[in-house]
Amino acid sequence: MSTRDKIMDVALNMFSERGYEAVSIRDICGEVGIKESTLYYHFKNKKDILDSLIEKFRSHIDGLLAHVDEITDKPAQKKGKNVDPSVQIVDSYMIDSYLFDPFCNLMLRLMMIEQFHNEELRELYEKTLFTDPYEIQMNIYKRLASAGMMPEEDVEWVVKESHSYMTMLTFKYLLNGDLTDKRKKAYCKEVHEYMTRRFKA
Amino acid sequence: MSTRDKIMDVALNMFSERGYEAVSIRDICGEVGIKESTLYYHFKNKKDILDSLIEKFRSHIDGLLAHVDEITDKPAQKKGKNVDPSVQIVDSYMIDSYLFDPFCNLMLRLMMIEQFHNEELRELYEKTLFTDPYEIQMNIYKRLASAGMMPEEDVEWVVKESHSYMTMLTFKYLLNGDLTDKRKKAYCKEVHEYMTRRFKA
DNA sequence: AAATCTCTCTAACAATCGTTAGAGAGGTCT
DNA sequence: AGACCTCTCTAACGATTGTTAGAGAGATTT
Repeated sequence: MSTRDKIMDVALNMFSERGYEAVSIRDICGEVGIKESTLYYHFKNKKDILDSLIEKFRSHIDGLLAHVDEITDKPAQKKGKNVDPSVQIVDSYMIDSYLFDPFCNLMLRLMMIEQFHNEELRELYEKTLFTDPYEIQMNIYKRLASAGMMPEEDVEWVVKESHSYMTMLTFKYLLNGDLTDKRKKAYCKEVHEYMTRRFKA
Repeated sequence: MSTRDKIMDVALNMFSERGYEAVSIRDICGEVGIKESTLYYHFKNKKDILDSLIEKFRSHIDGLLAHVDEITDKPAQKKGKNVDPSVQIVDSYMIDSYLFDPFCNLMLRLMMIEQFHNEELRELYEKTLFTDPYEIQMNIYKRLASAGMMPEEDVEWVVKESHSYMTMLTFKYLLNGDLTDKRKKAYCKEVHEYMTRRFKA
């Protein structure tokens, strides 16, 4: 890993735990194992580290959304009595590549901390935790309705319900304390319970 | 308001927006209009301000919970076709005296920020945003089931659903950006929509 | 009147903050 | 060989950090 990447990695870990302002350049350099002036060769100032992290996150998210769009653009198909598998594909993909992904998870924590006094991060926070997931779920369930798997008028209500459930679980298990295997398992267990309960009715 | 109270008020406003470490003693003193040494007459150090805020919040919460227990200790009664009004009483009381209360709301924001590197605040955060509200809702719906207003086996599922909905709305509208009247209204509107949809079925 | 208590001030302390100038080592080009 | 580029270092800058000693003003108690 390049020095620049090491700096970003260490900085994100510290920023997401203690907040941007509370972490000093010397804290980061000490952990990376370089002198302060070396850091200033790679970044023009402290803010530049934060901006680079945000930029990296934005392009990461753009990639995820493009991939999800690819799946949900085709109309849903009925396979026997079962729901189209793309629902599960999207869900498990979003969990692996987004909520459980170490980089994304730490970025979400950073946004949670900084959103109260950084308007740019507030908008990104609202988009990635509330707006985008809601839209993704909306697209999925609209496809199911178009394929005749559920009544059109149920879509909004079902989406609001499942979206709120997922969001609550995210805050409770994935954005609370360290992201341990125990918390990941508890999250998966509750998601699974919710899914089986919802799709049996 | 006493100097001590003014310090705590200003400190909470700053801590909840920028985080504990990012706020300096001089920031607080400048806003209150005192010299740094005066602050140290009222608090033994910076940490003591935070501890005092936590202590104040704990006793505030204890008062709220005691009041809610008083209401939900008596068994629910059927008034014609309507649900026992204590459900609405508890809900609107919790909104006014907790989620919309300026002190509590700022404390929730502070806990959101500090939970990642302060174990005491992490536990308080989990308790006040997840554990306690879940238990309160559980008590309410168990009473309704005992009074024959809904099947016993539906209770857990209904509580999980409504609790997750309320929690998501809290994060989306009340712990996101400034607590403006606009956001409060949006919150109330969605709560009302959820309630009417739930209780019509 | 003297002593004590309550509260705020001036002034300073060592430590840490973000940032910079400039030197040097190692590799690649002309 | 000399010039240049990439990367890291030493050493320091002024500003800000949390905290403290000690004086003084005003009210209350002895």
